[in-house]
Amino acid sequence: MDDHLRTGRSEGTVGKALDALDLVCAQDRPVRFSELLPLSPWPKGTLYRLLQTLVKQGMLHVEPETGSYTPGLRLVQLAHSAWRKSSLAPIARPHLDALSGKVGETIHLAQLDRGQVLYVEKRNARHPLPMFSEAGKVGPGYCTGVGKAMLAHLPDRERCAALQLQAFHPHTAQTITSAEELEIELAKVREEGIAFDREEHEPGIVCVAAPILSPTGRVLGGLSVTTSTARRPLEDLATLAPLLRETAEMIAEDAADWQFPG
Amino acid sequence: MDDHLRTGRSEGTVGKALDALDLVCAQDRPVRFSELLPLSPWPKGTLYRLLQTLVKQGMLHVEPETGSYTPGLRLVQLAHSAWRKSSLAPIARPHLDALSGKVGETIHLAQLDRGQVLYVEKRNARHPLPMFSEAGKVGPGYCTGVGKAMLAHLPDRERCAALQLQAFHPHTAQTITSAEELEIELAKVREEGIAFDREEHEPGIVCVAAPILSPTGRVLGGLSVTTSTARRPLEDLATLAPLLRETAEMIAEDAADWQFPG
DNA sequence: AAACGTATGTCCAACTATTGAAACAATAGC
DNA sequence: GCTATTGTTTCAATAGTTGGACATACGTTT
Repeated sequence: MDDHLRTGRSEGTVGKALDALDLVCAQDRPVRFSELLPLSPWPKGTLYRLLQTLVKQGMLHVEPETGSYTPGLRLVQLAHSAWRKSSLAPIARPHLDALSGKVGETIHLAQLDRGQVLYVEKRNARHPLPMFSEAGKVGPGYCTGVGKAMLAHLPDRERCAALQLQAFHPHTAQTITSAEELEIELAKVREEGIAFDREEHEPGIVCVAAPILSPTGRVLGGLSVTTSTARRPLEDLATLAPLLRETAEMIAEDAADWQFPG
Repeated sequence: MDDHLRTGRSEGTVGKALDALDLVCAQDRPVRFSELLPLSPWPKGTLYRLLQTLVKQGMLHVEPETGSYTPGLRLVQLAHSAWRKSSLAPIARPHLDALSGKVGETIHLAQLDRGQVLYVEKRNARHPLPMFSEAGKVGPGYCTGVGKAMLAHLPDRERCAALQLQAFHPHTAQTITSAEELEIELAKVREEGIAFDREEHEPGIVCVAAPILSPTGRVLGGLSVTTSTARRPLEDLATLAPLLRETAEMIAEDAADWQFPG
């Protein structure tokens, strides 16, 4: 849970303002100034001004009656643009639907953000109408299927940098807890072209994951099918590997076409 | 088209950085530094540093091979949070589906952002699977149905401020082109509880719109049904008013429950 | 009703980051 | 190989930021 803390003190005013924005957005309800203050690393005056700036800029909104802060509409506007242009979600949607229909298990589409896994799209096992709002969570890279699938295919320099950012917290007995061990695992993942989460993040939860690679070999994202050992043993899940790889490739192709429509 | 220009020069570094972010996001493809420079009000060095800061912060991303800028994943992450918590879209979804089924015309859900209309959700007349990505556009407030519906119910002070921000560009012969005329129109809208767009924005396009008001009377958003005069005369569309108002009320109720789930 | 506490907003001199013209480096084009 | 274009760095002048201390608003207690 405490895996994906932000880098700490950001340099410059812009960095601070964005951290303050993160702080407000990380809360899952409107928050008052006094609630934010102890959560922030800044003195009162500074936080006050930061929030005021963000409000003036439309990135935050204050409920007039309660004085609580929520994300602003300018952010919502940027949201659409960012989601449409920088996430694989809109491209992958039809492929996820198809895959979902075939496997009937929970599916995740993720992208790598500074060593962490950002889930950009999800299909639940049951519900046929999954929504944007279900995605958006961030998870650890070192102990999830998609995380390992993506990390494995990063160029050496970037992979090294990404491994530095891992928390290596032992969530379960299976969790990989050092960069060295992880490198060995990643080599295997690279070789097989598929990654497994063998209850490394949550007990009883397993998954198969494939990387989504651009034609030039760049990591675009990751795709995974998750289930519980109670429902399906890992060996069974492993049989989905070819289908997963195939879907990942189709998404990659569509992504390549997509980049320059003009 | 040139209706919704941002305020111009924003004060402070944060303001500039956010404007730069807007600038990149406004482009509908990855953009190079040299393309952005003429679009920005800043000298080369400044823009360069702003972009670099945003990249370092994860709000922007540079394609390694082309050096083009796109929205970054940190923004995508904030996006989810903002969309889920500050837009009516997730709450309104089921109601829009229901309304869409009943009327079979294009439906818009919008919110007011500094006098402008931000479309946060949309249902097309034909396609049964409308997506998040179709929303996110910004339109003028003074000559759209949702715009007038929302403006009409703003408290005096805010309404005045909002009217100052209107461009009053005469898109068609029907467009209202002054704050005075608009105030008269808004009074009528307030009285009737419904607003019409009588080809004020685009020739041949008409719509009925209802405001979405909180229990305390605050403007939360607007809801509209749009069609073309070729398909349906305005009088016919007007018969949908009760249904629209009803849907708007249901959304408002759900929104009220939503605010504090804890 | 006055005194208190808490939450929020404001001020300003010391301090730092930001600015942008101009010089420099790296590419792409010819 | 030379020139034009695009991208990157530098540095003194400038402008914005900092945060402790002070002020105000509001609800609560004595």
